[in-house]
Amino acid sequence: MSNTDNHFGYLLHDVARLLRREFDRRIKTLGLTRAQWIALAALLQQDGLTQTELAFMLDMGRAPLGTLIDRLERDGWVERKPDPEDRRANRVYITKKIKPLLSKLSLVSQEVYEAAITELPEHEVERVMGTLSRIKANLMAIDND
Amino acid sequence: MSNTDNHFGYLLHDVARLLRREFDRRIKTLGLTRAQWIALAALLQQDGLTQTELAFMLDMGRAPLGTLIDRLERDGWVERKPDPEDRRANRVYITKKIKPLLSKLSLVSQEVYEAAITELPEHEVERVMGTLSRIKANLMAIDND
DNA sequence: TATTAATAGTATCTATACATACTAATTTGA
DNA sequence: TCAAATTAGTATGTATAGATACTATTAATA
Repeated sequence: MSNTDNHFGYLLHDVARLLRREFDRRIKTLGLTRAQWIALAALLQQDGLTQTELAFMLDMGRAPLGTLIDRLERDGWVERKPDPEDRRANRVYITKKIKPLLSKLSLVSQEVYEAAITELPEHEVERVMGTLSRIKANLMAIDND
Repeated sequence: MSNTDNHFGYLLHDVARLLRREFDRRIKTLGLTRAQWIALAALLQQDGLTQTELAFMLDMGRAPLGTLIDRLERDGWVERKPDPEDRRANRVYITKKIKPLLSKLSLVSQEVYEAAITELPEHEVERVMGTLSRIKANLMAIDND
């Protein structure tokens, strides 16, 4: 790419990918994936969401979320229950299976995070997060056009 | 996620995903995808790489690169030619098909980049890139253990 | 109220990405 | 030199993400 400006996108993409890959590798033995964990984490905060609500929270399509939930349900991490008030809707409930893994997952993300920011001062990371938040807001604004 | 530290990973992941999605949407009509474009961009800089060399440059596995090249070849963006000195190897050559799209692709990434950094001072973006570069180096170091 | 809109979820197709195993070819090294 | 290790690429299976179309159900409205 001869265009200097794109270095930003490339770099961001690379770092996100490396973080993702490292996290995936470390939790692989736990029997769930990062995407599954992200969905479960949302349910830990608010259980019993409909699939559409969850898809919205995770900013993804209903179709890919559906298959994600298929696998989560198949492996016993969540359970679908029909919404009593709307026969079109499922509500998704987390099971107890995740309980014993919470501390491990927390540890892994802590470790990956710390490995990533090795030798970087805390305030620098915070500054980056501030900037990234603004960029995220910009991009989400486009999204709604 | 109750763990504060992970906000960094989430945020980074979100921004990368939003950038990716926006870029994908804008180039969709051009008939190629972002991943394909990234591979082509590498070949524009150095044509005639073997698949393994290209996979290394793109930091991806040989298998997924193989299928990426399958599609690129199917759609006429590249051509595989056997390496005359190593009968195991293919060398991948870019065709002329991409030529008329180069300016358009360049424009799109410029636009997405500018939309992303709207209202952010240039030096702030540069600072973020500096920090991200160091994080990338940290993560790549882990990778080689 | 009857028809039309919109919504929830799924099915289907395409494109990635990763891991593992396999074939063919090349290099090493005993 | 010949067997063992390595390398190039592919095959296969799994997981994910997006787009689009379809069914069932609910909501809106003429």
